[in-house]
Amino acid sequence: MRINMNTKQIPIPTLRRLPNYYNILCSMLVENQKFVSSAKIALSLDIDDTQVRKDISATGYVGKPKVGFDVKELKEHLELFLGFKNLKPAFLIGAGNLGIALAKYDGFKKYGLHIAAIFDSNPDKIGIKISNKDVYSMSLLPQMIKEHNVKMAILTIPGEYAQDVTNFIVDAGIKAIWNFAPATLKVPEGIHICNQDLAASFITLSLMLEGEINT
Amino acid sequence: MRINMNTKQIPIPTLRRLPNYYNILCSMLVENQKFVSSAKIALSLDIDDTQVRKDISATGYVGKPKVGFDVKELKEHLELFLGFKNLKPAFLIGAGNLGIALAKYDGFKKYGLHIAAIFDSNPDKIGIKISNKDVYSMSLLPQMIKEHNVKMAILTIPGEYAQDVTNFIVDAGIKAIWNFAPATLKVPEGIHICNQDLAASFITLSLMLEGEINT
DNA sequence: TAGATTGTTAATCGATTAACAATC
DNA sequence: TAGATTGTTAATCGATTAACAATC
Repeated sequence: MRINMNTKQIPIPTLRRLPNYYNILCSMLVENQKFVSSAKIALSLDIDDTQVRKDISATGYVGKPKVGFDVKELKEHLELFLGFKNLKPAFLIGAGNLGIALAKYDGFKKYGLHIAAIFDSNPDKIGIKISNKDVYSMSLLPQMIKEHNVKMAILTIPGEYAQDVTNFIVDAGIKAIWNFAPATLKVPEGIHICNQDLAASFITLSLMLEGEINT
Repeated sequence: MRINMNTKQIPIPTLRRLPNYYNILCSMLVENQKFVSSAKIALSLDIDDTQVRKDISATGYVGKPKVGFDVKELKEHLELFLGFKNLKPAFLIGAGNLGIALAKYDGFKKYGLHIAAIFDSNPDKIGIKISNKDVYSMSLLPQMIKEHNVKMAILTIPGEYAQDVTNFIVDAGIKAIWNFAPATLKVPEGIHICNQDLAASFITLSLMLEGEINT
């Protein structure tokens, strides 16, 4: 497997497409296909084939002219590149409906996510188990972050508490927040946030339906 | 309220920011603030103030030089522009954990979303009620789409069924799909899709944490 | 009036797409 | 070999940011 070491930082749009390539490669591997062209990947994702080649090239993988990309090799390369084999323990904060749904869903396991524990401030929730994970009081969070060396939090709480909880968990040592709360969080330099902005998506789709938007 | 009629289509990044402006305006209205500057909105969202002015301008609203934007007027203008007052009935397909979470969540009501009914193929689920909404058999979907004039579907089903279900509901008349399934859907021209790609978000956040990514 | 803030044009930046030589 | 496909440079496109005249 030739790898072209490339220290350039990968653009986020590229990064978000890579899991799609990975999924396609997984299906193709199951179907026992040995090689795949950028054009074929592009076709199944309805994007440009140059983009597929550029994205793959950005991960440092090198294909074979005339032949395409080795399905198994590229799949394994993307696994390494995207760090699926690194276990990423995370705390889920907020055992409401969405939190419970995410706790029960195990589809992210293959990307390395492990929800190590759940936290909530509601005494009725504390002590119960959700999908084999314990629900703890928020007050235990700082201590448990240190014990388990957890850097990531998944925030599934109402928007009105989101900033206060964020301040609390960042003080406690959390470095990355996957935010499902409808709120724009202020965090210090060096803390990473990914907003899962469901409202924006819904509104975008509504306006597309009403014809206000291209595509 | 001066409105500068503008027929240009709005860019999607702009559209996705507008709900953030709306939420800020709502808070400011509660605090009884009369006017707000683009710089102040920009500060709370950590973006550029020119962008705020450009985005607002794209909706056709006109502010007052030296004074800023009228909070109440702009909030109401955005409500109209984003169509929050138009009720958008939608069918939720897939009464799994995520589907149940979305069905129970009423935070999208203010944007006009109304989940009119839930569908599932699992006989154990059919007939139950989730948050006062009935769960129906998928076979009733085509008829009910016609009866209720529903154009939007929320897909919360496993990835492996996503394409088949999509074909089925598109045939039945669905025009817009909010897709939570981990799958890239093929649809005919004119059918709108918004992919809520949770995996891509999680992977992006993971790599940010590992320092592979800027910001 | 002077100062602050808008609205918009121009400049910059970055991502996507086109073109094409390299190559197995 | 001829043809197909890669990898990459150049061109295009679109979004963000800078600059600044208009204005209340």
